[in-house]
Amino acid sequence: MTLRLFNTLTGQLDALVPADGKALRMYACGPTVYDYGHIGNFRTFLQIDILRRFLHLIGTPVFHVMNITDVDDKIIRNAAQAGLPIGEYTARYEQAFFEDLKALRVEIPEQIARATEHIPRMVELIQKLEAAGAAYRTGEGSWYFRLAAFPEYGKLSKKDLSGIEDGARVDVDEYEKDSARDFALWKAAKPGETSWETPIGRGRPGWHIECSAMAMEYLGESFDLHCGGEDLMFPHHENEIAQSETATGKPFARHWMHVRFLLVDGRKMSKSEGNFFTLRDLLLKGYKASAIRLALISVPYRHQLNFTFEGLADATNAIDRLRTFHQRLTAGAFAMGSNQAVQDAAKKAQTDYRDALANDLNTAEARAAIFGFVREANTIIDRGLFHISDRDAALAVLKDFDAVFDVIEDRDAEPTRRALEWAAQSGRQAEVAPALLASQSLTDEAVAALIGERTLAKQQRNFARADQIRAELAEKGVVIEDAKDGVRWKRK
RNA sequence: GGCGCGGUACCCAAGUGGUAAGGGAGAGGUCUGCAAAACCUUUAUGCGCCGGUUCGAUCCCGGCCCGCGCCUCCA
Repeated sequence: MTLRLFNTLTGQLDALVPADGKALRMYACGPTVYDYGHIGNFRTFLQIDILRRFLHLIGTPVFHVMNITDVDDKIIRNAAQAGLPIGEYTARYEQAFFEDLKALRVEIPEQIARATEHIPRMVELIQKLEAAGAAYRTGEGSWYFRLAAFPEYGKLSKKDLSGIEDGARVDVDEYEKDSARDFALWKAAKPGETSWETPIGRGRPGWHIECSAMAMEYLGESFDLHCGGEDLMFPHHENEIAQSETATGKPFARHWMHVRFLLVDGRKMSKSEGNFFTLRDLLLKGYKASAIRLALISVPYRHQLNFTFEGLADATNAIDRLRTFHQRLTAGAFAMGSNQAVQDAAKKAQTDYRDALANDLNTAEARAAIFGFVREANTIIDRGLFHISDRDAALAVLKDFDAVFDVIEDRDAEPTRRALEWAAQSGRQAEVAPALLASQSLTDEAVAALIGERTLAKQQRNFARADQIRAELAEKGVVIEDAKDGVRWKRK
């Protein structure tokens, strides 16, 4: 099975297969670590996670490189405001970023590449460009890429810049450039700013050069796939292509994937709109990490996702449905044998599921295949026609689902606990939802004890007491269900 | 202005030239001490509007309306 993925470069679905026949070599633009990640950032990283997990599901090994931009204008500005060296400043947010990825169950790429650790490679690349006549140095020591040196410029974003006159619609830069569209490769040192002494002068890298240098360092001059948010298509990726292909004379990435931005309540998320949320904001409101994950991956990556709290609640309930089904499978006692109807339905669900994902990562359709199976299986269980071997088949379906979606296995307690710890450390207790605090007040052991007491009360037909305990638990966010095979409970 | 995307039931959201997946929510029912869960029934003769092509269009073409994104180192 091969994944057919939309390729921005060709404008069509192309088969995504490793050029070397072994591992798929991919580069993903990572975060600029100057603040906590927001849900928009994570939608992109989650969709890339879906991609790599699906590749693994169909047996394609992946070598995935992600950069960390740990030096740029915003970082320099914010670190100065915080009175910290940029290394200390970025380390804090880089750590937070990885904690957040872990909470969202995003797999960590095989290779993490920090810009500040690859300065020599960037310098070499700039020197190469200079030798090719595509880079020039300005009076105060900055370096620019000469756009005129790359006639194919615009091929990714389908922009025709030939008609754009210098100076029109382009910010006035503090540095003099030959042409307004020429972009910075290297920025001359300014007093008080972090800089590196190098053969091309003292300064710091421009933004685009780090990705070219690091992608080539770990993946070679040509590689399979480059991904990022849609905003990066232009100018970032366009510039990467220009400088990389000019330097090597070879195609850079063969395949480009861009994840669309999400909207919040129908508008672009922004701090000034008041609809800006970090992952931590949501965890402190009491939403589970798994629900956030599901909400952010259920709409296919090429479609705008409108993020709402209602959607988050929907996702929470959808996960409950899957988890209840899973519990039902594992806890239930089934007779020996198998039911052909279940076996067939399971096979079909798995096929439909994989086909949907293979078709440009259609997560919505893939999800539907799984949920459709869940209902079929539940119906058969209700009729008492579900057998031991059917359980294996059903669990295999859920396993495939979780190999990519990863929301059924409940590992939500840890991210929530960490978020609460973080809130306490950073003085944000006021942001913690009261219901979340209440639900934290009962340990698993305390819940078990109360459930034991309730079971006893029920046996004595003391339903008043039993209901009282149930209400007490409900207040603390614990929901119980009396099933045939025992009491199930979960935290809301 | 240039480039691009989208408008499908109460909400979210797939999809196909042949008659509308899935999730959530609501209502009724089965089951249950009661709940919950699960299941069943139910909620678009209809897929923004108007034309056209076609035996037939939500899906193709044209126009219009509305929303959104990029064109500013914001994922």
